[in-house]
Amino acid sequence: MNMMRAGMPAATANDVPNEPGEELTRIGEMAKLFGVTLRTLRFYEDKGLLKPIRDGATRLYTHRDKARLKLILLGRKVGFSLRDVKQIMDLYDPAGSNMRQLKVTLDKSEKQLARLDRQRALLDEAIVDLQQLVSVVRGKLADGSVQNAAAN
Amino acid sequence: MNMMRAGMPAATANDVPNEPGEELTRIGEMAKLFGVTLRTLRFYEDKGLLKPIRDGATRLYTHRDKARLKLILLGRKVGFSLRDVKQIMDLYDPAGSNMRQLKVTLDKSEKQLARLDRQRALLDEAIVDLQQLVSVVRGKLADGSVQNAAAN
DNA sequence: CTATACGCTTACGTAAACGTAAGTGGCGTG
DNA sequence: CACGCCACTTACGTTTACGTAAGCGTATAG
Repeated sequence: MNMMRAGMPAATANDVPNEPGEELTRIGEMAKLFGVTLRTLRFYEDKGLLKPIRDGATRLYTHRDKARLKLILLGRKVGFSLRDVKQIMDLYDPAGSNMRQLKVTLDKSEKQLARLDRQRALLDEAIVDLQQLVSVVRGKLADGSVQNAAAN
Repeated sequence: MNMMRAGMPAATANDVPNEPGEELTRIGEMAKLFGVTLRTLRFYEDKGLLKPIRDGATRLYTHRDKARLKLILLGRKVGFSLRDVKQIMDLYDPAGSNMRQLKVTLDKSEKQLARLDRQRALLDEAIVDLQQLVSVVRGKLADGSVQNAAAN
């Protein structure tokens, strides 16, 4: 049952002008492919990060959208805000060498890298502190389980 | 100028019943001592984490409040939410061995430690990815500065 | 008396990234 | 035709930890 729904991406009867060889992907497929929710994809679009074409109201994601989404997800992974990602993407120019984009990317990346390093330092500190706390608490628990209401 | 304001904690004429030897600290002092803002102290109070005594409307922090604040800040440092910190503090019983509190603390700490470990793994991954990105971008920049509009 | 400094309260604003509810529509199937 | 599934839109809700503004009282220095 229900066998003509998955796997066959947009081979149905639509008359959207489409370049040959372009595989259009619908939102459900996209979500599965990239492990995000539909909400997320619509949200990214709302934020101007994605601009899928439409078949009526239905979103159809092109190869480019997939590339963009990959970048978005990479950006998020390394801790960029969506705003940063957008700013970088907006600088993309199909013509030209994109020097500006590259420079901005490099700048943001280096700053973010510095932030991440600081974060890691803090994180390591936190871990040490917590481990210490754990051992202290374990000690107290060991005491208390035998002896009750000792020092105040 | 302005010499009777700092350093001498609450030796002014107030008739608040006070245990001998207790040093009362006002909010400004507290903020400086712990490196937090007044807003933060009031916020913590609002959340039930601190309960300074009052001289009229003025907050006076006791030794205990300082101890509690230390705990709060430690908790925050290791990534506990204020809610967690409160939950733990609320379990404190001046009498008794506080077994319950200790158990909860231990439990939360271990879970948090696990979270931090995961975070560190992700963070390290992110750092590697970013470093890679940086080098790639540097490469492209080096190209582009000589050769313009190459591959699309 | 007046200018500061310090403190108080109430309450809306902020940031990020979606979650979730509510109501609607198109398409293919039994 | 009713059903289920997929998709759409609008829009308010969530979370955390405060920031910040507005307006007002109190105490001290000059």
